[in-house]
Amino acid sequence: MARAGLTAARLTEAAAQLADEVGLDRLTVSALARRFGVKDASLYSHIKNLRDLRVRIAVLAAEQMSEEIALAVAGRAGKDALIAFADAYREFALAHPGRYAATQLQFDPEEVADSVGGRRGVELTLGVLRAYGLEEPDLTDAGRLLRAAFHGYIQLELNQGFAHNRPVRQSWTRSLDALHVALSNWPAQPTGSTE
Amino acid sequence: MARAGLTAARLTEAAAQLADEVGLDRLTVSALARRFGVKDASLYSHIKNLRDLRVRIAVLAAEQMSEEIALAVAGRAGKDALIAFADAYREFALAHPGRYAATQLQFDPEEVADSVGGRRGVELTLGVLRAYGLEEPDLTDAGRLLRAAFHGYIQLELNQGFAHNRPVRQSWTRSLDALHVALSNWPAQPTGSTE
DNA sequence: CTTTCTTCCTAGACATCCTAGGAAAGGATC
DNA sequence: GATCCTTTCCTAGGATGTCTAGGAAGAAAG
Repeated sequence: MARAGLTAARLTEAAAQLADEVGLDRLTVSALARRFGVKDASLYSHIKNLRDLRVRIAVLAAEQMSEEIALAVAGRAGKDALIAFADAYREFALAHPGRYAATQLQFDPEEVADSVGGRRGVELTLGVLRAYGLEEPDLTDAGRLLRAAFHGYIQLELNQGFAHNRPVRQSWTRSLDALHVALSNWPAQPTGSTE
Repeated sequence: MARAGLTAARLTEAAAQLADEVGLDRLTVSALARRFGVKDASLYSHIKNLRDLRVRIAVLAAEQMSEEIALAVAGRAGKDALIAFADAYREFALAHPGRYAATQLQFDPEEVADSVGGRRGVELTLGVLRAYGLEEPDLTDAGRLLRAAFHGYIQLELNQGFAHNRPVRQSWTRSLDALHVALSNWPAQPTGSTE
């Protein structure tokens, strides 16, 4: 009997592919085993469990995504960088919805301790924002707003959450213009606020 | 044998509760039946299937959420209304994560045709935005940005997606300030753009 | 009381995750 | 080449879940 030649890496890649095709929630160990012509129990030599498989997808996706964003942002600053970042972010998510969904899972910190992807994503965001002259804690606040807006847009777009009367692309572009305005005129700290 | 007195409405309410407690993804028909001291098969007289149950939760949640937002926004305009809207939105989502997650499912249009909650949510958003003097298509674009930003924030906050060094509440407040700036200075249409 | 309707049941098919323990492929070693 | 070892993949099976089919036991209406 010939072997399928399974490894954790190959499984993760195929699982990411499968998740992109059918959705992360419908990625099952059984389906993945089927794709390799193998019994489901066989996969458990390579992955701990379904959860572990998803985390591996997330780590892979974070790396690939931050790589593409880094390429897009390289050599740009200010609004150019913002738009390049946002477009790369959106394009990755739309092209790889399963991988993207995986990046949004809740992780235990140690699960992803050795993941460079997540860390680099944060750094890239901060890089874009520094061009607007922001400093802490505004940097954190603005970063969170950007991440939220990007993520929210993707999520709503993937879930068909937008009515179809106006192309999403156009709203996206205008929203980025608006975010640029917000970043360029970041409101001053409320003085003496203990909040 | 005494009867449990199940109805679709009671099941939906209990399911929403359960989803808030354990997460929408871990809401199962079995668990819901257990909670009523009843066999799982018994529920299928009242609900079509698990999917149907989730949609019912979504409809319920949309109604409750838009109700609370309407109360918060009533009598306010401009930045006051924006902040009231946003805070009510966030508070509902954090207090009812299962219900909130249900509102983010993908629906077939007919599934939720008779739902007032969704429609009212859109109207409330547009109401807030009109105070900024926006008109179509800016109204749509700005509405999408707001929805995305709110949703993204909630999602990231629920998933512990934010590092813990700075309280989310503070970033949220500053981000709303920034969105107010963006809405108040909504960029002019790109002239002659066919995009 | 009897009929009818609804509610809830048992039984069971099927899918999924995952564990335990065994067999067999492929190297490494003698 | 024969033997040992490691890894890969298997069969078997328990646990939990969704959902259908058909039956029995309440409640309500005649």
